[in-house]
Amino acid sequence: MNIIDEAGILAISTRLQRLSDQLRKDGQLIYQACGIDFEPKWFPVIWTLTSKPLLSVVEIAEEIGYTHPSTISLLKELEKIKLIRSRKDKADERKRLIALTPKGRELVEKMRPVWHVMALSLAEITNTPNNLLRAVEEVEAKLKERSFLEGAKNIWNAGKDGVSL
Amino acid sequence: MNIIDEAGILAISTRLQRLSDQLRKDGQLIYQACGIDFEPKWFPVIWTLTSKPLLSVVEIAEEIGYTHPSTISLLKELEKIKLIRSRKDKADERKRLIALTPKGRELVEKMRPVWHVMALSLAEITNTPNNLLRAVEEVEAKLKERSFLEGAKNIWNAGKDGVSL
DNA sequence: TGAAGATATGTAGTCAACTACGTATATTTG
DNA sequence: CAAATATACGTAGTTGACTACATATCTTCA
Repeated sequence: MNIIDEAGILAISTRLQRLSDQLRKDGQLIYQACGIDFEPKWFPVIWTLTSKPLLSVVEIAEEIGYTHPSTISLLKELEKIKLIRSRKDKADERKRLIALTPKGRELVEKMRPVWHVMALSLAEITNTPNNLLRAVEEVEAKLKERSFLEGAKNIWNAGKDGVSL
Repeated sequence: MNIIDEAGILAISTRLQRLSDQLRKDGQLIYQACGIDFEPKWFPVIWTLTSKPLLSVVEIAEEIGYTHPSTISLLKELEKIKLIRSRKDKADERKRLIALTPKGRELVEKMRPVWHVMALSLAEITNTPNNLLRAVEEVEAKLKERSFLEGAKNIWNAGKDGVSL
């Protein structure tokens, strides 16, 4: 690995974030251009509720891979604009069950063609020798086995016997 | 593209961000474990100043690909802990020239072996059929040619003649 | 059966980037 | 050469995620 590659890989976190941001912002503009009042950050919640129509807060958080406080704040926004509704679970009063409203379901149908176009455009953009979506999936899978931290510790300890981290 | 793939690619921004965050946090832990008082977000600035020792604020921002306000706040932190210093450019009084302090240069030397281990670990993690760093580079290059927004507009207009976005 | 622990939700505050805007200095041009 | 424009830097406020902590309800088991 040369010095340039080293800088590249060490700054990978930064670059992932910038790329994410760039895509999210353009997503926002696309919704706007289509006259749709929707934000990219709402997509995971709405998409999840489309296939699983009645879920608790924590269940949604797990599905979309966010923490529950983040999820709560998304749900608040979505409830405010009446795309979702919620009610107490009578079987377990700790739970709040979330579902799309009719307005929410209508908007989903309106957005489907836009999502399709977005997906096509993203597929075209990420259709390169190394596929970004696959790469992310592969790295996520590897990190599940062993974190960056653990990997670094192993390498360190292999190199410097006796000086354990 | 099936419905699962569509969700995956539409949520790519979200996933990039989470992955970025995960790596950054582990990076932080690695510095800590090595007893080094350094944060991953400072890396691009410090790395840049290592190869280009005297730069203005905006020059650094351009090098690291951040906005200048973001860069200023990084520089403030770095100046506070005396890893960098700054002085007015006498030739152009609008500019503030930034350089590493001796303490900064010392820390860089101390960090080099840690960076090397991190780079090895990251290289191992991203060594999958689709290489993440390459994928990011390829997508960045494609976006430079044509943004996500432009691509989506083209696809939309190709499909719905006359209903231009 | 009641105390301890687990689970579900909520609130407050943090963080690391951003945009929008303002001021100071330099450069260009009519 | 003065006015307009461009450039450099700075501040204020926003955003979208997070962690830490608090409360309410449920479950388990001694």
